[in-house]
Amino acid sequence: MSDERDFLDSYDPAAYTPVAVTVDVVALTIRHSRLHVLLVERGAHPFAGWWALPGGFVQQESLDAAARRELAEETGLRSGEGLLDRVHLEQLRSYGDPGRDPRMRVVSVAYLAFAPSLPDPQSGGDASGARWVPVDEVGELAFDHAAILADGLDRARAKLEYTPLATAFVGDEFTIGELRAVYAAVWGEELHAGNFHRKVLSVPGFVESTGETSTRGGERGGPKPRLYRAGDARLLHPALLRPTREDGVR
Amino acid sequence: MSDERDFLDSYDPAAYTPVAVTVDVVALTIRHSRLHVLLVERGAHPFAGWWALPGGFVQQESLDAAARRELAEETGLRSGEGLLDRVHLEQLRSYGDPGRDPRMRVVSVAYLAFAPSLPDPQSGGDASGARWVPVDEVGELAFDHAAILADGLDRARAKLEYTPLATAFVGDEFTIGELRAVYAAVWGEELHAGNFHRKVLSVPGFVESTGETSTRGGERGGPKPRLYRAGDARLLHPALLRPTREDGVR
DNA sequence: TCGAGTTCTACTCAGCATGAGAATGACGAG
DNA sequence: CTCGTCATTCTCATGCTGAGTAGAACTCGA
Repeated sequence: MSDERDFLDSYDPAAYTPVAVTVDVVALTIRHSRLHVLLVERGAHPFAGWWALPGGFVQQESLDAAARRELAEETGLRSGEGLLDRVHLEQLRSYGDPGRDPRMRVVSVAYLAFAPSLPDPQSGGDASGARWVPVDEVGELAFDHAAILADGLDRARAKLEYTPLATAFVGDEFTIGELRAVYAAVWGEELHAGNFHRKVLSVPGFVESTGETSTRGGERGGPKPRLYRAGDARLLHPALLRPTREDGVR
Repeated sequence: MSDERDFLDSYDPAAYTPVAVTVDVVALTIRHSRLHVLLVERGAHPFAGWWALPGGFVQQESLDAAARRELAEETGLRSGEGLLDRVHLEQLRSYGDPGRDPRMRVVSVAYLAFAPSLPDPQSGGDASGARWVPVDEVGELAFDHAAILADGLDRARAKLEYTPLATAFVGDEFTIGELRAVYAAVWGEELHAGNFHRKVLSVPGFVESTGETSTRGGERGGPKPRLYRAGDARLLHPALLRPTREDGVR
């Protein structure tokens, strides 16, 4: 946009087609040590009966606000209750190929959300057919949502490397082991416990100690781990790099 | 988008407002060792006489195609001539706050372009008031374009760290010194020549030797440097990290 | 033609970060 | 009480980085 000239050019009736703008959300959480994504079942054409990412049309609000609204509607969570406010939400990218929606030209701004473990989305009224699905059990999705999900997973995996956003998947207070489980679930591989522990504590601002200790050891034994809170860093420096990422990402 | 239910919801006349979708391009290049951005002078309201990022309405084409078309129009370059095809183009992010354009609701998908040194944009017909401006001499811009430019610069600076995209700023064959000048221009600081040299040659797939040598030494002396081409890596591993980025990016 | 200043390339060396493995001790379940 | 699990700390070898140095090649102006 920007230029009135272009603005007028686009009024050429042959070139101008109505466009709709929507947001779609790739909402990720971790349940039972597995990465899950929030999906909704479509009730109407096109793709009736298919699973899709939650989303909807942008109203008179910012794009960020639209994404948060959709997330709230589909999870049944309400803002102000605390849980929804702890969800990290960031823009992923936009998708606008002609024909990606058979009804009309639709440009979708996709968002990526990291949520702590949330209840099943049954309570809310609008969240009829919403469900958390393990990402490795997601089948075909409506529209180009499979590609959007893939992009979201790529972004999520990359962001864990150089940001402290793994803390967005756990509660307010957490143990190093819980944090390591987040990395394991998102990256799909175990990390060396000792090295992870050293790294997390050595990166400035990643976590800060609460001084407290968990009231109980792990399910299967082990000492009572110490508790930490998210620190004030927004970037990890040095980054916490993925191990097996074969060097030849050519 | 995605849900017919939402689709119908949005037809609520109170909630529905027409939306326009545009692309804006943050096109960067390096001239005389300084980072430049392509700007156009607006001729009409709003912001008549202001400088702005090149951009325009999306037509019946993909978002990527729209961005490349706008770039071609404003630079006066034509596809197929070679130069335009060497430009790296990627989506930056989308901007859609209500009120960012006083005329109507406009959602803009911003793109980031890395171009080798290009001629001044005079030739093309549409590129009336287009100009390459050193990024540190850019004043106020129309709309929210200053914020878009800032985001683009952030992204560009970050991408040089972990991708070989610095090669998109130089010619097909280049010297390590030219590549180092790209980093210096984008990051705004000099790099240790010896360490840079060692690093570039040690990262697999960053550059490959042509076996040739430049026909001439530098302007101010020095031996004839060897020539290289871009390698086949898409990510640098390990990354080439910025030096002075103060550790406390909190 | 010569000398000064520049640049490319290669080395050295110390310090930091990492991967791997192991040791210690606390704790839960049966 | 015993066994297996897990948190936390260490050690050690290796790799990468920043900084400094050095030799040789080359341009330009005197």
